[in-house]
Amino acid sequence: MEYQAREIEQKWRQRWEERGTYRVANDTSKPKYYVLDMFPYPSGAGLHVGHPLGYIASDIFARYKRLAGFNVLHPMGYDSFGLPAEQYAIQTGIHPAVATNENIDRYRQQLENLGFSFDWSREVRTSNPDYYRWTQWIFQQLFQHYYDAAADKALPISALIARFATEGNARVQAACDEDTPTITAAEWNAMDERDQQLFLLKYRLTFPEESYVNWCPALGTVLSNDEIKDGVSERGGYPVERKLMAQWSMRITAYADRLIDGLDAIDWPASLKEQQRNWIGRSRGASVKFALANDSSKQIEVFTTRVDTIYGVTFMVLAPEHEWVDELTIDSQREEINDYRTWTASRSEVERMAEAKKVTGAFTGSYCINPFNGAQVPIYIADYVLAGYGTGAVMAVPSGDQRDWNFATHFQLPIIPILDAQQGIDNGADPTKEGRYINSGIINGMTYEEAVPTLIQWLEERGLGKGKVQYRLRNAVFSRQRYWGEPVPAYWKDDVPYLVDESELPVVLPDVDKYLPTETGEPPLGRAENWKYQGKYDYELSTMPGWAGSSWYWYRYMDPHNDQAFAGSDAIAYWQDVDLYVGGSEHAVGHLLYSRFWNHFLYDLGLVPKKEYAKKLINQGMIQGVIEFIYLIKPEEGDDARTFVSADLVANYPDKEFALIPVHVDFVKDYGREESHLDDAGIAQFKEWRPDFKAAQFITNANGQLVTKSEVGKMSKRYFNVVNPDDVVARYGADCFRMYEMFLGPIEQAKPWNTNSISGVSRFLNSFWRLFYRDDKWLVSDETPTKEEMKILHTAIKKVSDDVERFSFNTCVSAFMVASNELNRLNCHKRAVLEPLLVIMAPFAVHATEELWEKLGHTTSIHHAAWPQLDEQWLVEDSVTYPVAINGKTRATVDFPANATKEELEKAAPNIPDIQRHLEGVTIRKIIVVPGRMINIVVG
RNA sequence: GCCGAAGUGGCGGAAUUGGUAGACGCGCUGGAUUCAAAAUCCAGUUCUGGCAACAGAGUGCGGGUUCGAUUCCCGCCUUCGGUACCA
Repeated sequence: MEYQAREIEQKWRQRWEERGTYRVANDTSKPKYYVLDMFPYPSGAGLHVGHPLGYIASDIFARYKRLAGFNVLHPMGYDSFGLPAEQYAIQTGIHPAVATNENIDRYRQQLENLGFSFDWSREVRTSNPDYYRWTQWIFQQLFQHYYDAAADKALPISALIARFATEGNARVQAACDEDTPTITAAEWNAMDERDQQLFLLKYRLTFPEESYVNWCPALGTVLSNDEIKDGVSERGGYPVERKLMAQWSMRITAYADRLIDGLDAIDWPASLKEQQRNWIGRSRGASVKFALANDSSKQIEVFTTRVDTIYGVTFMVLAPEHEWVDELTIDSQREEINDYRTWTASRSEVERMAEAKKVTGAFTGSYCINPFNGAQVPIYIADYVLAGYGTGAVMAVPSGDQRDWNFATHFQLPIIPILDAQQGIDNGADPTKEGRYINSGIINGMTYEEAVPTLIQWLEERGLGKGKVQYRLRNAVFSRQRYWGEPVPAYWKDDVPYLVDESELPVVLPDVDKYLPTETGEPPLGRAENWKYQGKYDYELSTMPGWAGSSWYWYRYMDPHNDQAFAGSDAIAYWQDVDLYVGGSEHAVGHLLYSRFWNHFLYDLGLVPKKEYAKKLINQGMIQGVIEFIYLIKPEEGDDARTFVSADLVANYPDKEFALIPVHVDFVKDYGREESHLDDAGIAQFKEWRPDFKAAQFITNANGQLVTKSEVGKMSKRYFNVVNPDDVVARYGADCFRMYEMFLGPIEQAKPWNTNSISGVSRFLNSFWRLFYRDDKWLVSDETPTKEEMKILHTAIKKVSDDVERFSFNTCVSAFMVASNELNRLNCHKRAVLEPLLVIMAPFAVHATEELWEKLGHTTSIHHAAWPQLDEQWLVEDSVTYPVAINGKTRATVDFPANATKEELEKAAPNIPDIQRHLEGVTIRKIIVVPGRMINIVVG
């Protein structure tokens, strides 16, 4: 009997479901292990072959851990709120929940097709009210807490109120708005309810505020910074503008230090940690106040990371948007300054970035005073200084900063060297910290390490500055003017927000007649006529962003049906945290940062046991597609003729311009390779597919081929290169698909999809099957295996155990192939060898191994078996083949008894005939023996 | 520019602690089976020279450490990913 993938796989998937094979209990004597996949957004396009890569890897690991004796939680769910379903709803009028559920059904079917061991009884959907009830609940906890910097944790807002009432806020060290005034207890107590509430908003961890946001008119909503790529929306590529709006905001900046420091404790990819560090952008430095020359009561504050270079300051630069520019500009400079500001305001983000190298700016005509040496410092404006970072003003040190140097050179400003180790100041800035200071007043002769504290102390004593830590991270805007998201569980009274009572959660998303803003510009929820407490509450109308539901979902899997808490404390105490998290690196500064923030917060509340929720994280690489283009001669105006030219002939048409037309990869012979082309049949298919090119001419090469241009890129509908896993499974079976995706290479690596060598994996599975069956005959015997056969088995056990632990799944597949080939060569069909081999292969070939396991007479699933013990004795050789080298160059290989001592080997090696002839006339210096490895004879 | 990762046959890739470079698979070549094909099986396959035994070269480039380097160190080059006038 040949291996019948389709029937066997279907049979087992059905049985697993009937028998609840992959159900996981919350309490067991076994140690726990939690393997989590980033849950998908169920898009309308379904899965392509790239999506399951991470799921396959995590499934293999989860199954391995299960076999190794762990109680493994390996769940799956859906991040089911999101923009595409809403856009679709706007176009079609179909409720997003309906479209989303259809997409989920399709995803579920596609996932089932691949034989994953998910415990579907624990499935979660973020758009389910039973789920988002708890997203809303966490939001409310954030509202009711503030971040206490002294305690270094979130504390209840009630504690803050108590302090305000007794001592005011002067001694309160807490994360709060920058403009928070200092108040006394008397002032606090004198405030009315409304003013007190407004004041508390400056401290709450989530709060509404008027702020500049990224408004996307085409999408009708605000976007967070990580939802914008290259100045346009990540989804749809629409333009984005800055707009002042009242928005809910999350005080993630309160956790900036903990989010950076927490990275040290977790095993995540270095590049991903680095991205988060850069995104948070912690800079240690100092703020310094420069008094205005003509009004010493006014001071411009700057932030610098190099306060040690302060004696090299020769000018000051403000952002063009800086609020003091008007005031500082003297009459004779006003026209120039205004022209410059008009010009910078008119430039788009894209233009500004493209011309970043160009030096531009204007002089205000005013001066300020360097507090250290009293020098007059001219004040300029320039757009290389950003209004949104620091104070929007910088002290410029041309000898130490290249941008300042460029500016100084352009405007002929002085450049003062400040370190004796600085070199070539005439040709560019030298930002070194080496050497000792010169031209530097109180720090002359000091080193960097001595100078910085000296300067900061000097500043602090005079109230002219202080040591300061500056972050790039901004508070996260949390409102979206959309329909398909979690309603914010708050209402408004006298322009003050209050929480909907906890007992009334969830605030269920109401039905609306249209998914568009109202005529008055309110979000779609403004259309709702059936709010539960309409009339009683003036509901908040915005919804939460996509990242809200995904910021805590791993806890819900632990206890998915709990209606008393987001997860029961027993369940959380048992499962603790995620041991292995698998997903794409594109979430580095979005989901993976926000979820860490929420987790730190939940930790502060004592609700979860670990500061960091995911011990280890692996980024699976993207599987890319091959994009195939053909060359079309760009037609002249009014010319209806269309001509395609084979790619290798394009050079013959130097006077023509070409357009690249993507073609369906199915039409292309040898697609993805150098010789990819359309043959006659392919051209015919293309014509049928694109009737608008039915009458086109095709200029083929001498072989009658229309050569195509291949590129590696995204797998996407618009390039007609999407490969559906269902098609691959239908042809080769799920086991083959799973193993092939692993066999392609390391999971972290991006690689283009090709089916070039899937036949090899398929062949292997068939030959493996033939160890058990041949020509309908069951071959397995109870004979005692030979030593050689046991060695093959235990070599595989060792290799696969080691490799699975280090997530090297491609080499595991190779190890199976080696074992299978060798056993076939030896005609070994012995149960004692095949049974353990079956178990170590079970995480990979999940269906075939289960079938054979049953055929071997087992009544329980192979996926509940025990990982075989490695017995090293079988790996010990009678003899070892040593490479014998002379000066590192191998001259012979010789077998020695495995128990030969180092001395024996040293003595024997020079007397080997093949070695002897190389030793004539030279003297042996020494002989190096690494037992079990090699022998090297060093000659002089 | 800065940060991170990586450069190995015709291709995907292996080599875990410095110890026979190229496992495994694809492709290719030859053979068996077949009327023929598919499928399957066997042998070969880094490059150069040689019928061969064998010799030499070889892990992006140039140096270094070492008996021995894909692996460690120094300096370059290239590719990919991220990020950017962040003071």
